[in-house]
Parts: sequence; structure tokens; C-alpha cells
Amino acid sequence: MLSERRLEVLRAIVQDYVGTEEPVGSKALTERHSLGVSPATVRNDMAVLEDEGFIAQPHTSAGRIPTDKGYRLFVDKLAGVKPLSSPERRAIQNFLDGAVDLDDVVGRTVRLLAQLTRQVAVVQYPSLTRSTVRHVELLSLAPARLMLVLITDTGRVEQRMIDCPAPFGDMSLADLRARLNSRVVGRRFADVPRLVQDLPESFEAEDRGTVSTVLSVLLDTLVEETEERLIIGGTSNLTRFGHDFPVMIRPVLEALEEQVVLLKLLGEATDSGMTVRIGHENAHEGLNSTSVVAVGYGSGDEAVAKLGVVGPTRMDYPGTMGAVRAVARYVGQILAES
Amino acid sequence: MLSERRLEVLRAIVQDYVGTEEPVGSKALTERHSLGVSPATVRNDMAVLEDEGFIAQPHTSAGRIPTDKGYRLFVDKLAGVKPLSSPERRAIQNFLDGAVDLDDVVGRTVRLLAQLTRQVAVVQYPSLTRSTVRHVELLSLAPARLMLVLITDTGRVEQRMIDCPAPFGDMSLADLRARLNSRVVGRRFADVPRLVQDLPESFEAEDRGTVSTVLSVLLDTLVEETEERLIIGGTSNLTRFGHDFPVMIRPVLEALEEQVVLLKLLGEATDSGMTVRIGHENAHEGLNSTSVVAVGYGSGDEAVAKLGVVGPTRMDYPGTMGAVRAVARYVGQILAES
DNA sequence: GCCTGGCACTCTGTGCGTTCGAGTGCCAGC
DNA sequence: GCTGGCACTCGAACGCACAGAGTGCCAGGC
Repeated sequence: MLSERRLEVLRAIVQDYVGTEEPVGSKALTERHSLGVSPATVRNDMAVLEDEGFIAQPHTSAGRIPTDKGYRLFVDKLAGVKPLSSPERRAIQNFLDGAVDLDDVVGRTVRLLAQLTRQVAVVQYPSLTRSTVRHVELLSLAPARLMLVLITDTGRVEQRMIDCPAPFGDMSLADLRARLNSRVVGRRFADVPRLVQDLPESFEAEDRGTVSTVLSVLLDTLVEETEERLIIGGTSNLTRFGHDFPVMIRPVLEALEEQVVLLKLLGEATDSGMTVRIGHENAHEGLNSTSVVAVGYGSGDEAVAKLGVVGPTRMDYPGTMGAVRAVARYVGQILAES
Repeated sequence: MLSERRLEVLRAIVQDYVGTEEPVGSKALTERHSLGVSPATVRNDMAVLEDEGFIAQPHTSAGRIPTDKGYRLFVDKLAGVKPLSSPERRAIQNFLDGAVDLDDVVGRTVRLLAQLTRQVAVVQYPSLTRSTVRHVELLSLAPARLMLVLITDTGRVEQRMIDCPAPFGDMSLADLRARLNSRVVGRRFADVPRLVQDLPESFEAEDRGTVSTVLSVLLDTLVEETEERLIIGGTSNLTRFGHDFPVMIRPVLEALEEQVVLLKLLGEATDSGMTVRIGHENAHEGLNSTSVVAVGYGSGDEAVAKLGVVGPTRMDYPGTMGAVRAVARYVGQILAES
């Protein structure tokens, strides 16, 4: 186990490196932090930390920089989550309160997060797996052509065209609409298939085909809706990556364009609490020199989706974690209110 | 007026520079193109072209590179639009044909365009100013709470919550829904305000407040819907900007994040035909070293929106223009079919 | 046993002078 | 008006020396 002072040295190295972006040496460390020991002692500690794999030298006779493992230790043991200042909190609240609909909430959130952390922000749309149906509407557009509109309690609306196998009377339509709604309104998506299963049987033979068609479209829509969408913002913050950003930025931009990659990235975050994935802990190769800070957010007690930021491994973890957590909280509040 | 040969020299310079990304000298030019004259002659021509501002030297004793003005002349007079190969055309069609809804069409288009041109693609959603209303639905969620759902002929659906000033009976609701639809279905957005203007008067006094509220929400929604949205893709192609990309990329990424800037950018493109804006011709400062190739597309004869690409001024104009034009055509076809 | 000051060593980054080569401008001649 | 020749310029590349930061190690002190 590392002694208290060695941990302190690691903390100091991380902090200085994050600040200056330059390898940090023993002398500079003792000058900037009151460790109470001489550079020589720090050098010995550094040698140990290097043996253990927490720090590394870019080349002999340069200072040390933290390794992924070093950042990991820093995040797990040495750093807390830095709470935001109260002006910051107020700014968040004001900014998010202005949102008019779900798209706007998500859009504002991503911009806010990017601005606060000065990194690339990723926000997943609230997932619908735990959503409930608020209303199902059926409209007749033509004798054998219907439109299905699904409204969820998170405020999303989805519509589908339906070509019916046979013309469908207005009475039957109203009937189906009423029965459908009485069964599924307020129910979770996952429960809907079970609840509508026997609906066709209660209709006249001539209408059964259409009813079945409508139901299958509805079920398809539910499945499709549960697919997760996300948006990103603040890509211009990639230029903050540091002096080696020209080589780093390419794979990162490519990874960010792949929604699948990002969804997996957020998906890997554990459901409760904040997840920090550092450098090579990220499965995707292009993100090997980035860290991802993600957290779930939701309207109630359950997390319905995730949001987070992607930045260089050399990032201000306490500050970033604080911002991510705070934004997630406020977004949850906003969603709960609406 | 420049002589035929001088124009030929300019064309050769543009082509070589676009290919090699290096300033091109007189000797190299005569070797790679059969101009039929000696390097010395070419040098004289180059001196003239430089006097006229079509080319420039990065420093004395380097080759020449085209200026914005040089590219402009090249695009206007010297270069055609390079048609795509038939495999390319087939690929476009296959790719776009797989789209299932409007979002999907736009998403596929932006990816396609980015891939074909290897540049940043920008696609504007079909504008709704010329759209018509397909259906307006009103749902009662609570005694004094309604939901308005607007369905357009381009397949977009928009919903709004409405808090009514007074409870609104089911009969009144059905009545309002019927009258509203009979007036606006099939009409253009722009005509709706006029068509519904006198609706409140025909209702009982107690319902008028609610009817007015509903109408104002409807009109708001129409206005908001006509606001233009767009999506971009292929940002990782920014890394192709060349050796000076680290300094260039920042303002470009920033500009790309501002939807307003991009909308203005596309908006500047003339309605008919393809528009090419080169370097400083772009009003936005961050895009002073990029060129924008944009064209309108639409489901019928009218252009309903625009799409295009953003790339370095040093781009393959004929190829890019060909790809942009082809994609716009196919998207138009797809939209017309659906 | 741990910390410290001292010292030799090893790198990188920087400044400087030199060389090399591509490219130019100009001129005289055809 | 085109061409070949020629002197000139300037940046890129290279080698080299030097300063500075940082290290590892060791002997000595608390």
C-alpha cells in the first residue's frame, strides 16, 4: 500500500499536470505544494509511483505524467466531486427553465454541459422503456389508410401510416380507438403487447385484419421508440485537447459520429451513480486517450437516460464530475415538473 | 482579358494544387501538363496572373497557390460539374431508397454526402412554409388540459400541451376538431391564420376563451415549425483540411455548432441552381478559409430546402459540385415519391 | 530507517550557421 | 511573343553546441 505522502504526491502531480499540461518534476512540485519534504524525497516517491504504474515519463529526464491507472486512483481515492458555486447553480436553473419542450430541454442541456465543462457533451434522450402511454390516436386519412399517433408521458409523439387490408368504418375506428386507449393509457410500454393481445377477437371478422395490422404497427412503434437517441455538442472544445490534438482528434471525431459507439459508451456506465471511464478503460479504440464522465438522470427516482462528457484523460475530474452531476439533477427536476 | 493560355495555366495550377496541397512552380507545371510552352513562358503568365490577383506566392521563391479570386474564376469559367459515375449513382439510389421516414431520409442524406465528398455535409430539413396541413387532432387529457397534434403533408408531427382557461366539454371538443379540420386540411401554413380567424365567434361564449387559446397555440406551432432545422455530418473530414488544419479547425467547428450561422450560410445560396461561396465570400469570419457548395432540393419543382458541403477552399470543385447536385436530385425524387 | 544535499548524467529544446534546391525575375536573342 | 540562360532569394533540412530541467544514486545526518 502506498503511504499517505505518496498519495499526496500523486494528487499533486495530477493537479499540476492537468493545470499546466506539462510533465511535472520534483522541484516544481515541492515549490508549488507544501509537502514538507525535499525534492530528493519526492523523487524517491516518484520512483515508487512509477514502479507501481501510476505515473510515467515521456522520456528520460523529463517530468512525470499520470498514467490511466494514476488517474483512476486519483478519481477513486484522492479527489472528491467539486460542488458548483451558487452562481453556477442559478445559471443552470435559469438556463434550463426556459425550455419549452423535450427537444429544447435536451438541446439546452447539451449546450449547457459543453459550456460548463468546456468539453464535448453527450446527452441521451429519455428512454422510453419505462415510459407509459398517454394516448393513442387513430385517424382516418382515406378509406383504407389510417394514421396512428402515439403520445408518451415524456411528451414524445410518434406517428405511423397504416395501409389497411380492408376499408375500416368510422364506427369501428372510434370503437378501436376507445378500447385501445382504455387498455393501454397509463401503462408501460413493456406491458402493452400483453394487454392488447386479445383485441382482434372482439371485433367483427371483417375488421380483424385491420385491427391486427394496427396493433402490429403500434407494437413496432413502441419497439422503435425505445431505441435510444442522443445528441452531442461542444465539439469545438476538442481543440482544447492540448498540443497533440491534431493526431488525437481524428479518431475521436469519428467515434462521436457513430451513435452506436456513443450509446454503448453511455450504456457501459452503471445505472446508479456517476461513472468515470479513463483512457484505455474505454472499449472503443478511438477513445483510448479520452475519459468519459457519465451519469444517469431521470424524472423520478429511476434513471431514464444518461448524459455525460467526453474529454482528454488530462481533465479536471472533480470539476467535471461536479458539473455533470449538477446538470443531471436539474434536468431530472425539469422533467419531473413537466 | 486573359488569354486562352493564361486561363489554361490557372486551371493547371488549381488542379495541381488541389491534388498536391503544395505550391506549384512553373517547371512542375510544364512537366505535368502539356501546355506546349516552356517554363519561362509560364513564368511570365504566372506573373500576369499574380498581378491580376488570381494566384499568390506564400513567400518569395515558392510556387504559386490560387487565391479566392482564382478559385472563383476557375469555378465560373474553367471547370464544369463532374457527373458521377454510374456505380456511384446506383449506390446513392440504393442507399437513399432504404429510408423509412423523413428523419431517416435526412440522416442518410447527410451521411451519404459526407462520404461522397469526404467533407462536412449540411442538410436542411424540408421547409414547411409551403407545406400543407394534413390533420389537426385535439385530445382531452384532463378537464382543462388539451393536447394539440399537428400533422403535415411532409410527414412531420408536432404536439403541444394546452392549458385551457375553462373546462371544455367533449362535445365542444369534437365540434372544434371537426370545424378546424374542415377549414385547414390541405391548406398551406401561410393561409391558416386567415382561415381560422373567425372561428371563436361561432362558439358559445363560455368556450370562446378556450377556442382562442387553442388557435393561438396552433398558430404558434405553425410558426415554430417553419423555423428551419438542419443537421450536419462528416465533421471528422475536417482533419483533411491540410497541414494548417490545427489553426483552421477551431473556428470552423465553432461555426458549425451555430445553427444560425449555417442556416444563414445556406440561405445565402440562391434559390435556383448551385451556389459556390469561396473563402472570404462567406460572411462568417470563421469560415473565411472554407468554401461552401450548396443547392436547393425539393419534392416537386419548387426547392423546399437546401443541402451542401463545407470544405477547404482547396477542394475538388467539379467533383464536389457533381456529388452535391446528384444527391439533391435523388433526395428530391425520394421526397416526391413518399 | 527515513530524509536530505550534492553530484554526475541524460535528455530535449533552442539558437545558429551552412548547405541545398526549388523557384523566381530579368535579359538578350531568335 | 517565345525561349534559354543566369543570378538571386528564401525556406527547409541538417549538424552542432549549449543551456536547462529533471533524474538516479550515494553518502551523511537526524
